[in-house]
Amino acid sequence: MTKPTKRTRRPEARPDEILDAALAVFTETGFAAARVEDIAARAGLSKGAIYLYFPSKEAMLNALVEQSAGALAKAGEKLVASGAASDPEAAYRAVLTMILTAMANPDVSAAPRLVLAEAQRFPVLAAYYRTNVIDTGRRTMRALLEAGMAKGVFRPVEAEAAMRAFAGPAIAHMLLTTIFHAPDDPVLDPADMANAIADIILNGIKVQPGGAP
Amino acid sequence: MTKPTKRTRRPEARPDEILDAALAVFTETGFAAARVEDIAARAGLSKGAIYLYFPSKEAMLNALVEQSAGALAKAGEKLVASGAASDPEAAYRAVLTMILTAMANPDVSAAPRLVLAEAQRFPVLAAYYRTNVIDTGRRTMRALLEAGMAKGVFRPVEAEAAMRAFAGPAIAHMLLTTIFHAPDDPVLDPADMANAIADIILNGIKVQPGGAP
DNA sequence: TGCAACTGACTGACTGGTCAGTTATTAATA
DNA sequence: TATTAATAACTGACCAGTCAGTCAGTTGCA
Repeated sequence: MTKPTKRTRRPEARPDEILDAALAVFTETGFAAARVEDIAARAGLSKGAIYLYFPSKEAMLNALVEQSAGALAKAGEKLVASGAASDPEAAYRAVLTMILTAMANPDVSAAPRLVLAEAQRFPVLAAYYRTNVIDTGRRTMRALLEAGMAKGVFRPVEAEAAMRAFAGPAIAHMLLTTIFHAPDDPVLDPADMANAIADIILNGIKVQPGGAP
Repeated sequence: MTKPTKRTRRPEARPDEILDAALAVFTETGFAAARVEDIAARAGLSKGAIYLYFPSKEAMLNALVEQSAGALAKAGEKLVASGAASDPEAAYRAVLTMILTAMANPDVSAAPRLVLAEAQRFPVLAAYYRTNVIDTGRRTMRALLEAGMAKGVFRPVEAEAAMRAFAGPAIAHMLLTTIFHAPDDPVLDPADMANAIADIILNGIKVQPGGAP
């Protein structure tokens, strides 16, 4: 029954609240232009209190990226495990649908977008994301491809190109629906989009000699 | 024989020199953290001189984006015109090869990367890029698709999904080779990569019932 | 041709404001 | 009462933008 008065103590919850606020401010203004005081205000604290939990502004950025990378890596690993081998085609559709649906939520896409924006300026951060997220994604896709080829449902295609063909459309969709989205253009259903993209990636755009599958 | 002494006057060349320097500094450090003094130093000028050519730091960013968007839009329009109708498949391969080859040059990819990083903070800039670059790209691809379908070489696919499938892999490649590139992983030939990606997008990953084309 | 008067590109010191991080102090809890 | 969470005022560094002054190069006059 801790009615949250202004000064209720709950230091356990603070770091996460601060990180939530930091993510919001960082994605809105970018890291360099973000003011610690704004992060504090959004977390319902004073600026000084922030420094009880994080030694610096940059430490918040690091914590944020580690958190996001950890979550994404875990989600990726889970997807590899869950029956990719039994039906690779369905697995690809499922992965794509999950990614597009998740990215349709700005709160979920915020951290990856932040990394995208700040990677140039913080190479350590880019490297961290690379080893923990991108390489995991690469392994996931390679596993998916090899399972499909082993079952004889996938053609033998070049792995690096396949990776770009798999992940690229999802990135393009994310960019189009978040940072380059015009207020008046229609919001597309992520599941529909995922299926339409999967149709193209799996079946190609050219008319096949054998006719429609 | 104008040996460029320190004070040789050539005000016509200045704005472009300043923009070159600004692009370099902006992409290295991001707009907010970029120091006008650093831009000036790189352009071989003092800080004050910058303000003879641009009213503010932000004006340099705007000029830079307009320049880049103009160049990309022009390149896009040219590609639409040049025989996409006669052989849509070859046209797609050519466009993809051109984009990947161009983006392999960090000087060319710098401006788009800058826009990607700063779009959130400067919505006006994002909107400008959208109407001038993205919408041009969208038209190009739609023309390509329709030409292919009219000739009976392309299947009727959903246009928005096709756009993401066309452009996405190129974006993914750009991100992987520039901001997420590890120093020790191999540099791939952009033309090879473009062909491998085009193979997947055009023919798909699934084994087709009719056998190999 | 020589030189004085002039121009305007350029400099660098300065100002005003912002903001990351610190610290002295206060409020709440055990 | 002791301890700890939190505040708010403060400090020092940093930097965008300004401006009075400098000087390379040009023009016009003798």
